[in-house]
Amino acid sequence: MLKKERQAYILHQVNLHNKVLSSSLCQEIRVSEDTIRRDLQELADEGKIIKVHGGALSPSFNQVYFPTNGVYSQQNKKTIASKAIDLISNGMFILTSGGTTIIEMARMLPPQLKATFISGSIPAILEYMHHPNIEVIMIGDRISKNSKITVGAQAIARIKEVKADICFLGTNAIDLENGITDNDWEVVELKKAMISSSKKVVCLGISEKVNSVQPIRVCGLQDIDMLITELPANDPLLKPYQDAGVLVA
Amino acid sequence: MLKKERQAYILHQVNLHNKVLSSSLCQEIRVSEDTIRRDLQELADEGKIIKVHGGALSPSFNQVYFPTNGVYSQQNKKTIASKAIDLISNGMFILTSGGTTIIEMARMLPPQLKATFISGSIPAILEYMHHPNIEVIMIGDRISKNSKITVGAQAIARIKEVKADICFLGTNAIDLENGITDNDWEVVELKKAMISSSKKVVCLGISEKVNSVQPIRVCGLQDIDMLITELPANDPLLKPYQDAGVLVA
DNA sequence: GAATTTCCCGCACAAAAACGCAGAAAGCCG
DNA sequence: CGGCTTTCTGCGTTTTTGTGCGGGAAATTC
Repeated sequence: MLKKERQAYILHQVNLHNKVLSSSLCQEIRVSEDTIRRDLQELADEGKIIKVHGGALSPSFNQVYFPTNGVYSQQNKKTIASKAIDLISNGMFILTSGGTTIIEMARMLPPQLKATFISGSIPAILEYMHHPNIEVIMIGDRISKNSKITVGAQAIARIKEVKADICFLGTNAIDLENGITDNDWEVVELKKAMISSSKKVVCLGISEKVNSVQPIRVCGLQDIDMLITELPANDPLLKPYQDAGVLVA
Repeated sequence: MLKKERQAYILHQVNLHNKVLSSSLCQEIRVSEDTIRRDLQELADEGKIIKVHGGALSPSFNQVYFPTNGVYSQQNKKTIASKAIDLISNGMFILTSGGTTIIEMARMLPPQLKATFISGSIPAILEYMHHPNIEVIMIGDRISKNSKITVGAQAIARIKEVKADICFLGTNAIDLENGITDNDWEVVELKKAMISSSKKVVCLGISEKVNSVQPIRVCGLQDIDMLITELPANDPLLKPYQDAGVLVA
C-alpha cells in the first residue's frame, strides 16, 4: 500500500469516527507502528488531525466536546426559557425547581406578568424577588448547601399543600427508558412532590441532556406533559418522546 | 479510551450536570480513581472545571455573591456582631431576623462553629449558607420584597413549632417606654413569634436606635433578655435599660 | 475523637513515542 | 547497466507518557 493511500485511509477513518488508535491502524494496514506514527505526524503537521498519545483525533473534536464557554449553552437556555414563558399567563400559580435554565426563565419573565411563583431554590427566589408584579412563595425547610434548595419532609409537606397550575422542572437527565433521572436524593424527592402537586408538568433542559441518565429516578415519561429543549419541535431527536405521549416544544 | 477522550467526556458531564463524582466517573469509564483524579486535576489547572473533594463542579455554577457594600457604621455593626457571637456555642438552635447587623454577624461566625440557624431572611440565609458547618433552616412563606423576608401565617406557624436556644433580633427602635418597636406590620408579627419561641431573646442594634420609637410595637423590655450595642456595657445611655432588668453588652 | 473516604506522593510497569540506523526500493544520470 | 542519491520502511534501544497500586496524609462524616 502506498504512502498516500495509507494517509488517505487514515484521514478517512479519523473523520468517520473522530478518533483512531495507532495500534488498530497498524493491524489493519499491516505496517509497523513506526510507519503509522510517521503518517500521523505528517497529517498532524498539515493540521488535518490532532495527534495524541496512542492515536489521533479529529480536529473538530475540540469544538465538539470542549464548548469554549457558557455562551453557547446560555443562548440555548434563553431559547428554552422563552418557550416556557409562553406557557405562563396572568394569575397562574407556578411551581419551579432550581437550576440554571429556571434562573434564565426567571430573568426573562415579562415585567407586566402577574403570577405567583413557588419555589424552594434560593437562586430562583432571588430572581423572582426582583420582579415587580409577581408574588413569591418560598418553600421552607433545611437548606441543602450543595443544591441551594430547601429539602426535607417539611418542604415536601408544604409542596403537597399547593395545587399549582403548572410546574417547571429543570431537568438533569431524561431518556426513554427511565424518564427523568437526577443525582441528588433529596432533590429527587422534592421534584416528585412538585410533580404530584401540579396540574401540568413541564421539563426544561438543553438537548444534550436528552437521552442521558443519572442514578436516581424522578418519574417516568408518562408523568410529564411537556418537554422543552432549544431544538425545534420536529427535531428527530425528540420524535421518540412525542411518540411516548410527551408534548414537545 | 484515550486520555483526551476521557477528559472530554468528563468535561461534557460537568457542563451538563454541573457536577461529577470521581467515584461514579471511574465506574463509567472503567479506570482507577487515580486516573480520574489526575484528569480532574489537569482540567482544573486549565480552569475548565473546579475540583472539589470527591469530584468536580462546573466553573459557571458560581454562587450568588452578596456585596459587602457600604452599609453605614459598618465598624459598629462588627463590634455588635462579635459580642453576639460570644453568646453562641456549639449545638445551639438559633433563630434570627434579618437586617444588616444580623448579616454582619453571619459573616463573622467562626468557621468551626456547629449550630443550627433558623431564619426567614433571604440575605441572612445566603450568608449562613456560605458557612461550612452550620445547618440552615429556611422559614418558608410569601416573600415580602422590601424586607426580603418570608412573612405570613405559615411563617409564623413554622416559627411557633420550634423552640430555639436563643433569638437574635435586628432592632429598628428601642426605648424605655415602648420597648421594641418597628415599622412593618408583618415583620412585627414575625418577631413576636420568634420571641415566644426562644428561651432567650437578644436585641442587636447600634446605639443610634436606642431611645427611638417606631409605630408598631413588638414587645416590652420585660420580654427581652439582652441588648447589644457597640457601646461598652457601662455606658450611661444604657443604664436605664439595665435598671429595667435587661442585660447589656 | 474515631472511622471512613478521598487525596497525594512515589514507585513500578506497560504502552507508546522518539531516535538512530540499516536495508530495500525507487529514481536519476552518465 | 552500474553507481549514486533519495525515499521509505522496519528494527532495536532509549525516553517519555500513562496507568495502577500501596501507604500515609488530609479531609469528611458520624
